[in-house]
Amino acid sequence: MSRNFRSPMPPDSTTTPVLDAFDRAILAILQRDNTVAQREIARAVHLSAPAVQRRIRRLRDSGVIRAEVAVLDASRLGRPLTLMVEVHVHDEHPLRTAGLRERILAEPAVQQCHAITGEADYLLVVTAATMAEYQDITARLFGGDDNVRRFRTSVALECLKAGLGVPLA
Amino acid sequence: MSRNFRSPMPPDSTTTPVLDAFDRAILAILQRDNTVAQREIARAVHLSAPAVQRRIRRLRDSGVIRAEVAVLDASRLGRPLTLMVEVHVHDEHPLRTAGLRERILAEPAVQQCHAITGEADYLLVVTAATMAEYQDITARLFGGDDNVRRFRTSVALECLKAGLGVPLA
DNA sequence: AGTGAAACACGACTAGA
DNA sequence: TCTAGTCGTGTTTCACT
Repeated sequence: MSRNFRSPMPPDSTTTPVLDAFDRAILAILQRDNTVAQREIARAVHLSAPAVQRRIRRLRDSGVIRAEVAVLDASRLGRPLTLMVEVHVHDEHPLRTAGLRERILAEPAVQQCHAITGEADYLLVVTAATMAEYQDITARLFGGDDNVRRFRTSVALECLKAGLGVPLA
Repeated sequence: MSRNFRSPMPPDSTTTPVLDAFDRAILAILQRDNTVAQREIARAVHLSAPAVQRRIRRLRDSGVIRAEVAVLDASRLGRPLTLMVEVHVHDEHPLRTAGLRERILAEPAVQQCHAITGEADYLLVVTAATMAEYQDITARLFGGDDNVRRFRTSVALECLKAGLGVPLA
């Protein structure tokens, strides 16, 4: 056959599996509640249970489903504080930020971290039990790093919404 | 001493259930991966399977476990953009912000929203397929609201970390 | 806490598009 | 050839003692 070097498969790196309406319907259910039985999902999306199982498996293996987790109430676990931290660095070069990024990844109190455009370079979401603990965390993260120019903290007064759900129109 | 009008019961409103080390160990597992079988959890925390089951149920019912969900890869689902939005309002009074809050809650593209201290009043995390769609979203959220003074958008260049995990030291 | 019964998930197989 | 459906088995979970 005629294809001797590469496939015509286009869009992205890890082989695009093409999600159809069934997959999306399944994902919509699972990202809301992943405890619902496959049989029930099957009835909801009009498919047989094993078919649903196969699709879920595929979605897991292909990485569309990144994790299946329980979401806990931080304040009920002694961590009532959520802090938003804008970090400014002197030099955004990967080699100069490697240490910072490593510490951020290693710090469990950091829930989220994005490199962003605009004034600040990074935005973190941090949970803490007390302000004193938050100071310890920032000391660990930014303390001895002379590439960190400054960081600005906002305290979350109220959480209106907190999730990772993706719209699946 | 001398405070004779309230009970010594401290932390919060909905009856503090006191989580022991077993509960925390179970939660630590579930917030990492809630597909592990109860039997395996039982072995890991040195408890019987029915005991684990009972504890999980309690944690669910009491709201410590707020949700059990699949986390999806937004970029694999056609939403490669994450935006951070700082919203400034004229008046923070609940009555003046009620509409805004309602629209935020109703908008699936808004993953997270916190009321915060500092310069801005709200910080949102929004996902979008394209910048054009993001503009539509902001139009819906802020468009006709004369209490919204301004909003400042940062585009997420890279996601180093994204989760809702709570440290359970 | 341990045992039982029911439900569920998972694998091999068959059939159809 | 790939994908859905049916059946059978093992495991998990839930209710009961």
